[in-house]
Amino acid sequence: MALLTKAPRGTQDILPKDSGKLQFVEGSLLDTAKRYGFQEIRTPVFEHTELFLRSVGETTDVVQKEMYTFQDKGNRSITLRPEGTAGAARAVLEHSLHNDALPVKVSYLTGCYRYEKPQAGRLREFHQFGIEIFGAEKPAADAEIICVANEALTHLGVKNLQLQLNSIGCPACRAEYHKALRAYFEARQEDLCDTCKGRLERNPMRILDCKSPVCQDIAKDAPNMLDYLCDDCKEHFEGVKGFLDAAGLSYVINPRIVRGLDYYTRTVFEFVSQDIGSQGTVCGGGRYDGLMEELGGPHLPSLGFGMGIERLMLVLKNQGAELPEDPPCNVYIASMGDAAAKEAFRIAELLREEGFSAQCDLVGRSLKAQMKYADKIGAQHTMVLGDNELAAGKANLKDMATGEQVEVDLGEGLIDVIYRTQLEKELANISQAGGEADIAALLSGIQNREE
RNA sequence: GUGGAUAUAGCUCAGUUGGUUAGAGCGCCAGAUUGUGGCUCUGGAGGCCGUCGGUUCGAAUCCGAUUAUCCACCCCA
Repeated sequence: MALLTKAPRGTQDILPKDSGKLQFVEGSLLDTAKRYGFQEIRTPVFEHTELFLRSVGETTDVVQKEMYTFQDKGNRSITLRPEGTAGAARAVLEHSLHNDALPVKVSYLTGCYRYEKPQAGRLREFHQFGIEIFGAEKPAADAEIICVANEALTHLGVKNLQLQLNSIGCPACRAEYHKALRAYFEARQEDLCDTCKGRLERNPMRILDCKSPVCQDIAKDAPNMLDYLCDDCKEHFEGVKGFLDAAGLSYVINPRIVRGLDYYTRTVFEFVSQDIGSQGTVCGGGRYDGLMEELGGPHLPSLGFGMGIERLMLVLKNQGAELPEDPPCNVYIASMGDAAAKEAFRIAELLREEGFSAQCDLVGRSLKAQMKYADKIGAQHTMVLGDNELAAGKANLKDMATGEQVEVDLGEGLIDVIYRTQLEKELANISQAGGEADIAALLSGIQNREE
């Protein structure tokens, strides 16, 4: 294994055997967002560094120690995006999308980059699915964001997720809270762990989140943010809960969730899994009412979430979720001899034009080896072409699962026979899975095809 | 950035107190009357034993460093 080099630390290759599942998941996520009225936005992988300094916050860990920042040849400071919200917000402002009908609802699916030490569910290049609503102040928007995340996850069959909800208030009431919190912890400063001693000055709310048993014990009786919310924030939070109740979503109020990105205000939430190790947050998000102004835009209360694709795939895998496999080869056409090889090539092309996946021999294998290969790639049907078939103009179409063969004409009618057998197979599969809606979809697809 | 574990074939792993050409299963390729896959049998390809250095007559094995992976802290998705 004297390879020149390997994939950089904290990155992953998606291999062909897995890409089908990933495509299915990604398609499902974007489709769910679409049903809620979100349209995809694509923004650059890299941005001017100041965008993230301003939005994510200069004192956050993400900015201070995790960004991929470099000078480009024009001496600009460039950063690979560590998260999705900032770029989307910048693009909305730059193109004045907020001058159209509000709210602006966008979705995205992109790679994000953070220089972290990799572990289970944490990579240096990872992918986020996210949605944002720009220009919506009411609690219904918070609830809708949470519902999109919930629906996206349940639609994929993810189980055992807990929705944790909190409000971290507006800058005004949070300042009050910080004061109270600092006073509480300062009285017990001696007993705190070393990292928390540092947090006391920078961000005392983080102490609430500390895993150290001593700090947890001290934090148990610390003041609660929810008791310090101003009247507006309190009313807003009650409103959000009211909408979630109306939608029948269950949630746990967790006053300890404190997001590590500075732009959050009021509602924050996480969907947490117990099934993927210590990095259990599959989806996290909240409201950021001050961000658009911070970026030089108008006052535009907004909110959104990010969902880690790799973590999501990990949950699905660990829960043994069944995702649709890659569509296998519909027909493999084996051949013997040069003339038959050309005929197989011709028929394969014909089938592909008709929308089937078809393959034929490319490496000059024996018939037996071609059959073996067809089996291995999961071909549903095979045809064997030799001198006899060419002479007769007919060949057998073999069903690889049952071994049954039907004679087909190599000229007229070939496509029809293959189409019919293929259709029967799909119908059988679907009725086994009990998907009646899918049968309806398939039947309507047939009608379109026939027209 | 801190800590723990690990590193032998494409994959999962053996490898004795240091001793000659480094093994298995699976996978891959080919064959078992020159026209048909799955089962079985036979053969074959494929390893600088993560990398570099040290100890030794001799290192996959012992020591050191380094890199990578996994797990946890931190942080986050």
